[in-house]
Amino acid sequence: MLRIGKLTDYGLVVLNQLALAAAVKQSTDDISQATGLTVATVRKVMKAIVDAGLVIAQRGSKGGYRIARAPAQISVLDVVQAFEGPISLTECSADDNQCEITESCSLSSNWTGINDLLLQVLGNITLDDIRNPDVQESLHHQIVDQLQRIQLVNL
Amino acid sequence: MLRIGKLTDYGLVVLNQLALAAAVKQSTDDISQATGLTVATVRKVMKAIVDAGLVIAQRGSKGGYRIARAPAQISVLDVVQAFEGPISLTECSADDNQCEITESCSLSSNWTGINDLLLQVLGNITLDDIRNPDVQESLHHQIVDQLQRIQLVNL
DNA sequence: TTTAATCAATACCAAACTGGTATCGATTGC
DNA sequence: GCAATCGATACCAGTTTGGTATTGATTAAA
Repeated sequence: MLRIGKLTDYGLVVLNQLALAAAVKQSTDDISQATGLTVATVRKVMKAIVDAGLVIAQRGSKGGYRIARAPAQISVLDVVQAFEGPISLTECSADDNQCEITESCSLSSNWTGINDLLLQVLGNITLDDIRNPDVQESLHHQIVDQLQRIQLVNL
Repeated sequence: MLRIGKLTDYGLVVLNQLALAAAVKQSTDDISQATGLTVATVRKVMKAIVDAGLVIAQRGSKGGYRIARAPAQISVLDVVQAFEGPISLTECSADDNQCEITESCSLSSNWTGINDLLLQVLGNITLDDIRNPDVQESLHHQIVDQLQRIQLVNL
């Protein structure tokens, strides 16, 4: 249904939690308690965002996690890609392009364009935007402004 | 991975085929041969777009399908929704909102905003835009123009 | 150096979804 | 009545997803 997975959503929740105390390290247990997610689920979430470089982990006693960059430097696209891999609305626009009906399907390039547009939108919304409720009003304007500046090559 | 199902893609291909000869009725076999899709798959595709009112079916001998509106009156959003139901990126933004961690998850409204933006984008790209390769150049401008006029309530 | 705390890697499972196909019934024109 | 055509449904295998558990590696500190 054109939806993103729950884990991606959890990822955003966790990053939000880490951003609340960017300086201190928070353990899996800390995050679990703060967010209401189970420990096991938190572990799974952490793997994705650590691998993506959005969070820095320290092992061992007194270890924990801390956010790798300022929330304004982390886009929703970063988070989505951390969990769902490279975004491609259709297989046509995926890297390993293998459409069997390509002759009759000259529409793939257009999907690619829509895909690019979506990337631009998600890439221009930062974790900071999404965290702060006060920013919601101006966020709309930000997005529209950004879109004006977009240079879509293949649309 | 935030992707649209193959059936949705097929739907666009089939609608394109129907638009090529908007006046004449085309049977399942006709469409199958023209698109390269199997008859069984075409049947499944037709059900969705007929139910959505995008295509008109006539049963019985000499029956067939014809497109219900001009291609310029059919948006990509229409097609996507015909196959994937109402679009909601997260369960938070779905109608039956039942997020278990709502207290710690104040982000839902923002997902809703992104969701709305996506709806606007897809709703403003028509089948006509996507069919005609010559329009691709101006399509980009169209979208940006449309986005400028968007009034996003909850973003 | 031992220990306890903590992250890392992997594996597992059930449920849901997806793509693809088949079957039988209902309509309609000739 | 018959042949052509759409409609509804059901089925199945493969994949994905959400959720959980297990075992191993690392580190700080006693």
